[in-house]
Amino acid sequence: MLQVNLLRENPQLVIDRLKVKNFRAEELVEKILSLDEVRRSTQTKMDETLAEANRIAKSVGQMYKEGKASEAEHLKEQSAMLKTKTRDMNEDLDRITREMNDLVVQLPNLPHVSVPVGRSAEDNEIVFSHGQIPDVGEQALPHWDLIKKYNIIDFDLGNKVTGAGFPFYRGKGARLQRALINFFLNEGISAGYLEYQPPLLVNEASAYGTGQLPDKEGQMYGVPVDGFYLIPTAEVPITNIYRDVIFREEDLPVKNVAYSNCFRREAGSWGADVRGLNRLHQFDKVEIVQIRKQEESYQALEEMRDHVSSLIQKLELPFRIVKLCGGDMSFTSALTYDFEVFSAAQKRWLEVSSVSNFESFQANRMKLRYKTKEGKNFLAHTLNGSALALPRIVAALLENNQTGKGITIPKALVGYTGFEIID
RNA sequence: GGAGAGAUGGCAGAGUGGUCUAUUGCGGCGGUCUUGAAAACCGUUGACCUUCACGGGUCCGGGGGUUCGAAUCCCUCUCUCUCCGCCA
Repeated sequence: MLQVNLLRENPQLVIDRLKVKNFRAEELVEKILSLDEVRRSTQTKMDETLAEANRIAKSVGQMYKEGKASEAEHLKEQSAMLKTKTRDMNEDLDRITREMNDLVVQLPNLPHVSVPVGRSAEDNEIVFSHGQIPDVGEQALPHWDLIKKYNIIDFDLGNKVTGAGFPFYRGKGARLQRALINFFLNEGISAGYLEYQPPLLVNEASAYGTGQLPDKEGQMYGVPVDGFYLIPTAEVPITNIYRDVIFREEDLPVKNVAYSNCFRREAGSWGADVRGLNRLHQFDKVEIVQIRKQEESYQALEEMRDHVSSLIQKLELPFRIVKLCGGDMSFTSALTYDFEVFSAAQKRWLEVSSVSNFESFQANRMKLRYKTKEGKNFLAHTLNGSALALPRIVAALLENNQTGKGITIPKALVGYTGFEIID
């Protein structure tokens, strides 16, 4: 969430920047500011009343000690009156704060100044591309046929045991999964990230912390009996490690890498987008997370972008990087790069990673801060990205590397798979 | 699942109704001494809201209550630990 201070100091900036995300903030900002004013004056009045009540209580104690109990009586009455008054004030304050908060969380994060204006994915800016689109010929099969041909991923079995979108990986398919996970984790570790293995279920507070709740509840699987949610990404448990944490300046940056299963209900998805491995309810992903000082976060974003690029290059897949336009960005992001690999048989670009700087938007909600040597606290900047999500990488590897003899494994991965071809 | 104990500042750990403005130690920071460091000694030490400022207020796991006054008493929830049981 945005800081109310910013709204107070520069409401016009907020309104102008949010136009880039096609968000009309005027009315909301105005309401918030007027509630904020009421909140502050109520707070001041309540503080004064409490201070008075505290003074009286102290002198009552003094009188008892001096044996002047009778004189204390009328003071007791007075204090009791003040007490009822503050109780009402406190209720008002709670209500106003809650109302204000409900409005503040409706404001998206401000996009970075470099974010292109636009409505949809068509307006995204291609900032980098690499690799040749392979000619796999007219006989090329899409991955959902290849997995059957080589019997490496079984959707029907998943349907039987669980349901749609929960496939079984089998034989070389399972080994390829395991190899990719290890490859991504090791590359992350080499780049200075600390590996974590997080819980796959989180409590409600954590789901709020990263913004899945309250509005994206329908996208998560839940375990209502225990009040848990299955994580849609490792970002949730990993980022929540740092909820309510104040770092010492010298303990930053934090760089974490984590593999996890991800569970997404994907309610409302349909069509060619969801065919085969393109969209699953359970999938595997390696996630990188950074926590940075404010002035370093954009440099960190570029670092992460380079890291993800190097992964895809080592897998020898043709890819491009797009900078998302205002209309295509997520609610919480200030700047996002999407990575898309080309799927030769489907003849389309598949999103395999999304790397974002959230600046202080998540940190403000989570109260994640760092203390400078001078003793001042600042909100940290948080960043995360997939490095990488497996299913679409697997789809692209299968489709792009199909040959008459089988599917070849890129060199960088052979050490991990233990085989060079799926046949 | 059964029984018991507990939750206090970065950490350890006192405090059972009124100078708590939370004792003390460790750690951190600053200083004295030293060529430098260690030791010793001295000082200092959290978060949040509000105020131009002085200041005021809130916070002892969360919520509620009793009282003029609550870290302290009562209710409730959550979590942790120990022992037993079960178990990869």
